[in-house]
Amino acid sequence: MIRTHDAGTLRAADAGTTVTLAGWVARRRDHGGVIFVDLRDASGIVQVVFRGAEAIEDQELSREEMAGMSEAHALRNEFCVLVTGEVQRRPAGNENPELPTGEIEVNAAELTILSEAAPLPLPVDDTVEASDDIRLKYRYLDLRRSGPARALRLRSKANQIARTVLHDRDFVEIETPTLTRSTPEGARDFLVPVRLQPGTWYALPQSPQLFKQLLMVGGMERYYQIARCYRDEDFRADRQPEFTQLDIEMSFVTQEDVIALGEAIVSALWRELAGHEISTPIPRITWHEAMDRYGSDKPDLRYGLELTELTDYLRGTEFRVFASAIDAGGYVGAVVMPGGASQTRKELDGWQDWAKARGARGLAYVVLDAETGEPRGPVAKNLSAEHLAGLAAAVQAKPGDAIFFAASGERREAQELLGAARQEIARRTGLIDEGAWAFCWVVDAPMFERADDGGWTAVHHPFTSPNAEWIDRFEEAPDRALAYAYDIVCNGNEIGGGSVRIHRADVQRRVFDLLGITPEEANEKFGFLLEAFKYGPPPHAGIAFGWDRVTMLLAGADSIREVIAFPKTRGGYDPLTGAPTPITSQQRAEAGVDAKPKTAAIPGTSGEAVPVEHSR
RNA sequence: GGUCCUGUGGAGCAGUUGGAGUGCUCGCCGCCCUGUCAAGGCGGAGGUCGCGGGUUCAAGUCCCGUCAGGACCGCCA
Repeated sequence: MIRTHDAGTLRAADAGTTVTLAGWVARRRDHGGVIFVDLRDASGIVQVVFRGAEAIEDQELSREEMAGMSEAHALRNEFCVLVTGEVQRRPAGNENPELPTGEIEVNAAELTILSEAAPLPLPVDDTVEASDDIRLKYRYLDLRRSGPARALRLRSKANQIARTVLHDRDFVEIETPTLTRSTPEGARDFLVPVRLQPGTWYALPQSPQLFKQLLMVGGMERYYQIARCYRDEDFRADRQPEFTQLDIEMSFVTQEDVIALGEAIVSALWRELAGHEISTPIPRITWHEAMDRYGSDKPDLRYGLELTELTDYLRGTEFRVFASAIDAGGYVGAVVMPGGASQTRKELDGWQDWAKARGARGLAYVVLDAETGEPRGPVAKNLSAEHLAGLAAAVQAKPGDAIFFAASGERREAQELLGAARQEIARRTGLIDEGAWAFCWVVDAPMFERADDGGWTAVHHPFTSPNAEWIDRFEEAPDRALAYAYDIVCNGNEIGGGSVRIHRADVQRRVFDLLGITPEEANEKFGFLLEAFKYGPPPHAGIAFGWDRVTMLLAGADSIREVIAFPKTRGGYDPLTGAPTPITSQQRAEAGVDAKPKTAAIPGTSGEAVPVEHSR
C-alpha cells in the first residue's frame, strides 16, 4: 500500500500520528498563504492543510518538501494525490461538526501529484444532479459522488447478506451457462450466432430456470446463484433487458419452506441495510383477493383506499356504460378519493385524460357535496335515485369525497384501471408514507390465462405445479385452477416470485396438453428436462428475487439504474462504451449470421395453444 | 408502435403576450488573499438556444418533422 491510513477514518485520537494518504482533491480552498484541500478516498473526506513558505521554514522542511508545497497551488479538483503529514487537532473554534473527521486536519509535509485531472465534464459534487446521459457517459466520475458510490456498496452488502443467510442453510452456489437455449419465460430472447455451428444460435438465458431444476435432479438439493438474466423487452424505471436475479431452488420442500426462506432473506436485508425489522410472518393475500381489493397483483399496502365491487349493487341500472358491463358478465367497481369533491372541473377532466392514456375509455365519477353529501356530476344524472341514495354507504365515501368508477366486460381490465387510479389517488393526496415498508406474499395465483387465440397460456411457466386442490382436475376449469405460485411484494413492487415445480411426468404431460404443446414440441423444446425427469426427480420448489429492484428499494432509489454499475439508456444504448455497434462484414461472415441452418427451427411454446372448453 | 415531459456556454437552471445586446449560479483561465470547509475579492474566456423545415417585418419563444434523455401504455413476471 502506498498509504498508511484511510482518510475518512482519522479521529482526534490520531493526533500526533504522521500519516500518508492517497485520494482525490474533492475541494480546494486557496487562501494564498494557507491552502485547504479536502482529500477524498473511499472511506471519506479529511481536510489537508498546506501552509505558506514562512510557516514551512518554521517547520524546518527540506527543499524537496518545500517544492511539494508550491505544487499545492496548482492542485485542481479531482487530481489524484499522495500526501504525507501529521494529524493535528484543529485550532479551537475551527472544528467542523458536519464531518466525521471534523475535529482534526492533516498538516501536509509532502505532496505528490499521482495524476492530474482535466476540467470535469460533470461536477463531482453531491449537490448537483446531472442528466442521465451525461452521468452514464462519465459514469466513473458519477461514481466518485457519495450517493452513487453508496448505492453500489449497499448492493455489495446485500449480496453478502443473502449469501450468509443461504450458506448458513447449506445452500450451494452454482453457476449456470449464459450461452444456452431458449428458456420458457415468454419474453423475446437475445440471440448469439454460433461460429462453430453456422446457422445456429444460442439464446441468452431469461433465467436459470431449467438448469436449476436439473440441479435438483442432480441431487444438489439446495442451489442458489446471483444470476444474470436477459430478456429482450423494453425498458422501464424498474426493468432493463439485462438484469440480475437472486435465484434459488430447493428439493423436498413445500411452498411453506420457500416462503420461510424468502422471509429470512428479506428480514436480514432490511434489518441490516434499512434498519427495519420486518414483522414475520409476512402477511399473505391470495391473488384473487389482491385483485378484488387493490386492483393489482402487486398491491401497495402502505395505504388503504380499497376497491369496492358494485356489480350487484348496480344491477338493473339504466346507465349504459355500467349496464353493458354487467350484462356481459363483467364487473363494475369503484375507488374513493378522499376530499376529491374539491377538485376543479379541469382536474376531474384530467382524470379522463389520465384514463385514456392508459387505454381506458374514461373514468366515470361522482362527487359528494362537502356540505350535504349530495351526489353530483355527469354520472349522477344517469343513476337512479335509489342507486344514488345508497352509493356513499356502499363505497364507504364521506361528503367531500369523489368516487371513481370502472366498468368492463373483463373483470380484470376494470379492476386494473381502478388499481392504477388507487395508486394515483394515493400519490396526489399524499397518502403514501414514504418511510413505510409494507410487505406481503401474493399466493394462490391462477395457473392459466386465456391466450389471444382462445387457448390457454401459463401465467407463470409451464413447469409450475397446480396446488393440491387442482392437481387432479385443473382441466375442468383452467380459468379457476390455482398454482403453488407466490410473489413477494414490497410497497407495490414485485421483488420476487416462485413456485412449486411439477415433478410428476403425468402432471407435466397434462399441463402440456392443456397448453396445446404436443409431445413432439415439448420434446424438441425441453426434451432434455423431460428426459431428466425420468430418473427419479425430487419434488422441488424455488424462488427468484429481482435483485436490481430489491437493492433499488434498499438504496431508496427510484430507478434500478442507480444500483447498476454501468446501466444502459432506454434505447439500449451505453453512452460510455457506445455499444451496441455495427459489425464488419468479416465479423458477419465468421459469426455465421446469414448461414442457413441444417434443420428447421421449432416455434416457441408460448402463445401456441389449443382451445379448451371454458368452465363457465 | 402509442401518449406525455425535457433539450439554452463544461454542469445545473431562468428567459414574460413572439420585439433591441440570451441572463444567473457553479466550474474553467489569470491575479490577490494565513483558518476556510458549497471560502472570499477583482478581471477574463467560453453559446450552431439538439437538428431540419415552416409561419412572421421579427422565433430560444408559435407550427410541422426529426434526433437524444426520461415517465407511462403496449410488451415484459
